[in-house]
Amino acid sequence: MELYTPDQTDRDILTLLQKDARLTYKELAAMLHLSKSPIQERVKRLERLGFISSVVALIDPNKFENCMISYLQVQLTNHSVNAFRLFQQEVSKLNEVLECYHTTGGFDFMLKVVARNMIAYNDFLINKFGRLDNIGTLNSSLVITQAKRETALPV
Amino acid sequence: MELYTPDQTDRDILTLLQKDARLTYKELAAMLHLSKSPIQERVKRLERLGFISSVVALIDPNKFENCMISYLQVQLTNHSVNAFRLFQQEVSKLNEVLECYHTTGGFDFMLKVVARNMIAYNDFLINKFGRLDNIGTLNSSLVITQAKRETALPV
DNA sequence: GGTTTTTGCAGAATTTAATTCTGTTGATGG
DNA sequence: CCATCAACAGAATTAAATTCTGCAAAAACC
Repeated sequence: MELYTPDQTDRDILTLLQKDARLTYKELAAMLHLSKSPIQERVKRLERLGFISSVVALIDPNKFENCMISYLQVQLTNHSVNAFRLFQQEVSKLNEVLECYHTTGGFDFMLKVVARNMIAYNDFLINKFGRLDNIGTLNSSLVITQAKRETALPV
Repeated sequence: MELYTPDQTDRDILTLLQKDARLTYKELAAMLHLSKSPIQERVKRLERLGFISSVVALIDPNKFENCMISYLQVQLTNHSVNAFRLFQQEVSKLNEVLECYHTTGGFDFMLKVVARNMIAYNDFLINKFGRLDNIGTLNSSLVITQAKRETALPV
């Protein structure tokens, strides 16, 4: 179904739009030495084919008090295929979980979790996450500061 | 300097724009039962004051082969203030590093790293990251699959 | 090899959204 | 009680997105 391979121009567009999605076609065209038409066609194609999954506003968490981030590493007790799938399903329903990765290493999953404060985080761990089946070892790494925030993938 | 506290309408706007930054003022206005003017004024203010830090296109990494993600936990050997600052400075210059968090827990930092493949990742670890001063213990968690990807903070 | 089709590009015309401007209301403060 | 400011609404203007037409080069076909 998916047989389109972005060329260099497409990848240049993606690189620019990852930094600033409010660049106009005119601006993109000027930067890439093309006219508006091919730029728009390429952007629309990249959207239609799912290379661009969405356009979002990034919020600065530091502007809001009551916002803490934690990376939570999780080891399951049962490692069957079904157990893995069920865990991912259930954890995806939790609003506090921003990201969920199945990883190699000492733990099975790495979760990015957001909470208002430590009390809310504790409540999440005990009363929401803790109620899931199949949870073994946990390891929380609370974010103190963030030195870099880069959404752009090198495409 | 920063004495503005977003009200509920502002936070509603942020919630919506975090999901889809291409909503027009007209659409936002309809959703929030206002006219275009106050919506635009609020959005512009949220941008000006830094609550909205940027608007970006999100790319689906799965559409590209040759893209692996790793979470790299780092323990420093020297924990002085200057050593911390220097590490964050230097690591922020590395293109492979998407995010860098100073965290609590067994390690000092958690880095999100992107590479084309295992060879490139190894090259990054040995020849780029490994050349930094003050590196103690390392622990790589390679991302196998991603179950959830949520950019929106609950504001 | 010549013809047709497709693809990428350019530019103009149209539609739509963003921006700017003007005015109103209601709350705040001297 | 009047002046000031903030939030809102709506109209006018400007700018961008979209759509349409056409051209030229590459690819596919006979």
